Amino acid sequence: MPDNSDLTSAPAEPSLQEQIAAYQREFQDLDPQVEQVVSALQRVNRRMNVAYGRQTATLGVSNAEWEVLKALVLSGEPYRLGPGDLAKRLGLTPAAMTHRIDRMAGEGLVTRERDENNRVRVIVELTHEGREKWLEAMRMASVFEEDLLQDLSAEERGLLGELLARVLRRVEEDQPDAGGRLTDLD
Amino acid sequence: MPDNSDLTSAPAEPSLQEQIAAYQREFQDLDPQVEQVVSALQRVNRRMNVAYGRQTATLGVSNAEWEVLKALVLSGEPYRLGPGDLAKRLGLTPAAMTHRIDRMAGEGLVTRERDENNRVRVIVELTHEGREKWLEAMRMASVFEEDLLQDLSAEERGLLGELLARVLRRVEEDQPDAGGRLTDLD
DNA sequence: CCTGAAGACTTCAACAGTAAAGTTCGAAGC
DNA sequence: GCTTCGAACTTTACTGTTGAAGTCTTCAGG
Repeated sequence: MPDNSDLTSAPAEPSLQEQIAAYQREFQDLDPQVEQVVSALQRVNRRMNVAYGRQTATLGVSNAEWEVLKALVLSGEPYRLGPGDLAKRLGLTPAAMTHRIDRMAGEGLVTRERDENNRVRVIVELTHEGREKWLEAMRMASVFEEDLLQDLSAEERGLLGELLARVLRRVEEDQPDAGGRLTDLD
Repeated sequence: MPDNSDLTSAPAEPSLQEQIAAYQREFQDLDPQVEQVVSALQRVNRRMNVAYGRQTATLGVSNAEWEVLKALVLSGEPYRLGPGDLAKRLGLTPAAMTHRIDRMAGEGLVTRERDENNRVRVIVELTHEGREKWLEAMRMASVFEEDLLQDLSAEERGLLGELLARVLRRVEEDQPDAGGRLTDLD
């Protein structure tokens, strides 16, 4: 008669409040206000990434590919960047960019050609199809993002954006080098 | 005479304001307030992950391993969870957990044993060394987190935490299943 | 010119993650 | 009590990323 009454019982994800309480229990020197900001930030970001992944998947574009499209579009006309730049902006190694561009060029989302003025350089350029894919993804993302903030008034949204921008300014001037790999993390 | 005056000139990372302006330029149907919240959130989160990675690396613990330690500690005494639970909490597949636990058991951070009451189950338990590593990492992380919010008053911190918690509540009840892989993304 | 140094990308080997198939044990029915 | 089903973990094959080494081009001197 298997009993396992308490060792195998509570699997579910803890709520934010439970998580903060657990931190307090296990590590006393912790400001609960700070921890609430950090934990909530991480959890919201994680949910966003999951949602983006589901949406882009319906377009036949991976999340990784969407990132490349985004960087190219945001660079503005003529939607060209080098592999090195792209790698820096996405926070991954040049080697990884080489392979990503291979795939995306094969799918017709970008083109890759050598710069004729400087044959060491390579130019990655967004195709029309790539731009269309990005626009479709953005349409879906903007709906999701609007929904995300639905419980906040316009004033609260502005306040939240301003507070986050101030935090960002702090951390960006503390360690100005954007570089640094990141693998996962919630 | 190589010229390349404008094609190879501007590589640097755009600022938050520049990024939002680029979004407006490329995609008109976008609420700049919403986009500021989303973009700032993503960028802060990314910087945090890079910072955590650097800190844990100095302890000889990878970011991925730190995540496992965190889940075990927050589960409370006796610091035991199954691979399946861990996988769910960290948002990765059971197969990945098997390998992570292999490594971490080899390093003495956790132990792995079969549950004698139900031999299908496996119990992963934090070792004393694992708990010490987590505490060291937390000491460093709490200093960083405190610094992150240094420009905000206590009142502003509370407000930020509350607004984020409300956003989190919204997204968690919208899609209640925490599951969902995530690979990278900024 | 020719050589050396530096830059930009690519290639290679090792490693971490996913998806799907495989294994083992426990529980329910006949 | 034998069989079947399902749960929990592991194994296998493959994809994607890293870090280091390699290639090719440009630039600066001798």
